[in-house]
Amino acid sequence: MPVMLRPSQALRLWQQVCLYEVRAGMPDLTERQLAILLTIYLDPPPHTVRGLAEKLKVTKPVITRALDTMSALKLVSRRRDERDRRNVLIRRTVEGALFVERFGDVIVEKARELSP
Amino acid sequence: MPVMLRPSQALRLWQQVCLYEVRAGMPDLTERQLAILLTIYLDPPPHTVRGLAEKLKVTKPVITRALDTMSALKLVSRRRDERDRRNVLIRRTVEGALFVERFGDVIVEKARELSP
DNA sequence: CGCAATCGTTTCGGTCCCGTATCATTAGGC
DNA sequence: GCCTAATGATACGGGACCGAAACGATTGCG
Repeated sequence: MPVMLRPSQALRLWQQVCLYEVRAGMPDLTERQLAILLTIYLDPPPHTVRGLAEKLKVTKPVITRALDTMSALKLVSRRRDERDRRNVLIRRTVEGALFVERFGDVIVEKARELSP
Repeated sequence: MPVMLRPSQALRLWQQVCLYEVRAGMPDLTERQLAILLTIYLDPPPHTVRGLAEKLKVTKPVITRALDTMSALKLVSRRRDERDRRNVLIRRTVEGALFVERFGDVIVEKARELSP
């Protein structure tokens, strides 16, 4: 069952969610960072720098820098793959899970408030 | 008629939209910039730096800088208010309108593709 | 063993953004 | 005319990010 949404509703939803996040003083993530974060939390592991770079069609340094920032925010963590020590496995954190869960609730709430 | 959405659907929608934008090489806007852009295009004018700063609960330089960047991207334009020359009126552009319209269509499309 | 391939990170010069404080310009009360 | 208030922009030091290139570490093939 697809979610039916008119363009005006879609834009209003996006605005209300962004406004809420900004006003709440949440980290000012870029679209790239958000794409990475949500992919880590929604798609099945394992996640690697290379895999994310391919999925987003960006270069590896873009992923590395985004992970640097989000690691400082405790939203994700990195760990060497002991089976192939060239790899770095990107893992979820408790704080990141809470952030994503809360973010989903905000979207749901703002969608519920939409006028027809 | 509110839009019903489960948290998992909401997060998946956000991910798919962000992924699409990143992959398409669209400007990597931050949440703040997106909140400003959508407010300019969805809320009734006039829009001023001070008004946006209050609406977003951020400082004026934050708005000025975001407008600098989005002006360079041709997404918005600035013009002195001739009736009160202290004010700067932030206005829409053709490119910005196309960007917002396209963005709305992307959200609608990704919502339609959502699994139940 | 040696060597090429792969992985993630780092470097480089340059741009953008941050928060705080200050600025120039304009308006309006007196 | 003067002085205060208001507006948006700017200066500052610091941090994050960009793309392109080079880097060290690790693997696995010949």
